[in-house]
Amino acid sequence: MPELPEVETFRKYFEGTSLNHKITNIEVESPKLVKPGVDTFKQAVLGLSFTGSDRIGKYLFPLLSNDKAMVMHFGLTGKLEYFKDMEDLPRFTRVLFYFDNDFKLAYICMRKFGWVDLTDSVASYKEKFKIGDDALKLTYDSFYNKIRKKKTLIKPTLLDQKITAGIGNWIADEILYQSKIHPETRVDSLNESDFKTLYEKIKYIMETAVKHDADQSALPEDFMIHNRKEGGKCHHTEGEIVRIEVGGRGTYFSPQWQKVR
DNA sequence: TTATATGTTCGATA
DNA sequence: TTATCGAACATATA
Repeated sequence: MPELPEVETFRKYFEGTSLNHKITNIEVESPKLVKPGVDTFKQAVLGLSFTGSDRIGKYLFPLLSNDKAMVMHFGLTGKLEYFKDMEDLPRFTRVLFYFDNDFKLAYICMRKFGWVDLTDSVASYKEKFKIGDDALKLTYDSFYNKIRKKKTLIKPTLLDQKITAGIGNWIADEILYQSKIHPETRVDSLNESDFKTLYEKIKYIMETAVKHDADQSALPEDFMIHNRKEGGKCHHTEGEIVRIEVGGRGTYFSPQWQKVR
């Protein structure tokens, strides 16, 4: 589920539910997902409360009342749920935060590719893990300077969180479709006009998806997402959508619309 | 049973 | 040293 637009909806949900309640207990179902180790994590967080949030790309930073921050990544299948009665405990809850108002916040992750961590500050975390600029805040100069010397294929490059943070698999396909660029095009064969188009489509698609709270069905009808399956209809040509594998990820595109060059 | 899934990380290689 | 690539991770669903 979670690319930038989904994580932004998680962030708003988190802010609307989980702030300013003292954290009284933490239960961990999957210790491997708690990066600092369960004991360290509990010791650092118990008794504090969440005071706000930040987000870079797919990374959510719940801010803590000691001015440090938690880090949450949702992998492929993560989400949050705030609830009261334990009979409503969501399936696949991996970490459970108990608040002093009797409500709980569940960190849910079916496929266990997500994790939680701690950091002294959002800025130092971004620096340490070389996370790129958030796609919504990206400037053209920053994008161009990071991508210009790459020799990789464009699709894996768009997915590289060190270049732009927040683009995931379907959005990368959408960006390339709307930019009319074949996913296997080498970055060093793109020209400046292509980079400009890519940058504009990144912004446009992210802003549009966030505006609709990541609800894909609400996206404009010329978005490929609605036909993103083998044999799906291309909005611009008579051709069909085809599935190939690029950089190990399933990749959907329209060969008639996105020609190889 | 096999293929697929909206993601990152690590180790080998060039 | 640095960039790139593919495998690995865990689990459900079609």
